[in-house]
Amino acid sequence: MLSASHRDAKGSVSALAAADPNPTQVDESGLGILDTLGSVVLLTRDATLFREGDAAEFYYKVVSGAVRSCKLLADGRRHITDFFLAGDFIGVEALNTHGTTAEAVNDATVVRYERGMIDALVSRSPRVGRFLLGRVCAELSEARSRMLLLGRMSARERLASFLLRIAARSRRDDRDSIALPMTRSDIGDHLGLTTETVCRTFAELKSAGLIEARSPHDLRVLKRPALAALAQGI
Amino acid sequence: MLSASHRDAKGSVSALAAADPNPTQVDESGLGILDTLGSVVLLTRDATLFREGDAAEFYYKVVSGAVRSCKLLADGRRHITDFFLAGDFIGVEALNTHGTTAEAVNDATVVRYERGMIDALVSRSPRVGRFLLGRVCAELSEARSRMLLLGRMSARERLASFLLRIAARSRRDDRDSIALPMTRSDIGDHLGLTTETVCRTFAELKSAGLIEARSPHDLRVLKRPALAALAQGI
DNA sequence: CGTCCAGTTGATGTAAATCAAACCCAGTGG
DNA sequence: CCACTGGGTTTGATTTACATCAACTGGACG
Repeated sequence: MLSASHRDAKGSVSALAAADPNPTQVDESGLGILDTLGSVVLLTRDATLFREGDAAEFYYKVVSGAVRSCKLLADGRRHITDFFLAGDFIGVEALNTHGTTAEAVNDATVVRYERGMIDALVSRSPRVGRFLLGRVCAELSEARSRMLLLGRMSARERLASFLLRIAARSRRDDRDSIALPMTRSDIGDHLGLTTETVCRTFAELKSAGLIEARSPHDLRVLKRPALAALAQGI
Repeated sequence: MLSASHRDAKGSVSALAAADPNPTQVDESGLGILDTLGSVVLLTRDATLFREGDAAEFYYKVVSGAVRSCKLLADGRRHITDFFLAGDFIGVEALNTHGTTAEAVNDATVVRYERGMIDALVSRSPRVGRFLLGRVCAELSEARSRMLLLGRMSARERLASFLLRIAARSRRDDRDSIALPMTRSDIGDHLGLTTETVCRTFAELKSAGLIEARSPHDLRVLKRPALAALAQGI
């Protein structure tokens, strides 16, 4: 079912867990135990992790690379509900089946955990349950902000929001440099725009001096306050 | 803080709970106890139940009437994240503060429950926790479908989706009759459209014979399959 | 009987979509 | 080493769905 290689490798999972960018959060939640329970999955670009409607058997956490989750319409129209970067959990919100399809944006590594084990943990520890509930609530809050964005914001505002969000999440030494692993079309499908509009809007932001681009996938924020104002629709 | 009257009235809450349209669901979840813990709040049209950023002190359940939850941009642009009808829970997803503002669409009655009590319940009973988690997950799934709608669907498709969703939720004897308590502007702010576009699109659906209207707030589905096809973007 | 507000319909404007054509690399292979 | 691909990106011309601006309707209510 998985269009990617995976192997059970407790040792290497622990190694990966040690490289987790924010281990404190995990420990706080009492999820440290997880590190001994996961198995590693290697994904190549565009590989499918799971499909909308699949039984939800696993939770996943991104170790490296990026994953997108999307929904499709019959005629191919696509919406990318979210991007997941290193450290993010995927599939926490699934009840019995997944409501979205998850695919690798680029070559990526994820760890997967048996849902059964997690659910057993939840039954015994309300603390773990609260952690999961917290995650889902945070995602819901995000989703609602994105609904406002999709329903009421201009292309410029959408792109500004997106850039700041990605910048905030992908921890880099330089706060103002932004790595964009996804394509223009992915960004468009996330923001409700076309590839062309995304390009043109990037061009506008550049010529307005708000950002600069070393390459299409490596940007820098030049005027953060102005960008933040745009992102809030001011 | 509440711009509405409320009173502690255990007796009348039980009465209201008895009138709950789907009592089985409540009992299943072990939340029957709630009926003895809530207090009734009477809301007049447009009254505010809570504001975005307010500390989340209560959960609410709609008994009669309708409530909308919305997010605002600095310049007044508004998005209505959802409508809540009789039987729906409000505020379950809040962590510490509310992420949206909740207002009455029309004169409405809601019951409110102290969050502290519910949270205590959750700590003792994983079952109640799972019920809440399930609610939030369902809302997240809804939110994602709406993101697809807002990002990728035409006005006609959005309205068709909306009508079918409302029809499915507001239980009426007649499956095909739809009560719309909210204004055209509310609908527009929910679907990312203007009042005028909502009107025009209703007119299109009418002249295509998919729906008919006794009054602006009382519609009937005439061709459900066609409407459903539209709603799925076919 | 006027006032008000939600709803509707019409005329016009515009942001973004669509259609189309380069362009720019990173591979690949002669 | 250079030509050749092919996928992603960018820029240009045109179209369009929806927004905006504006006027009119019709029921509710004092």
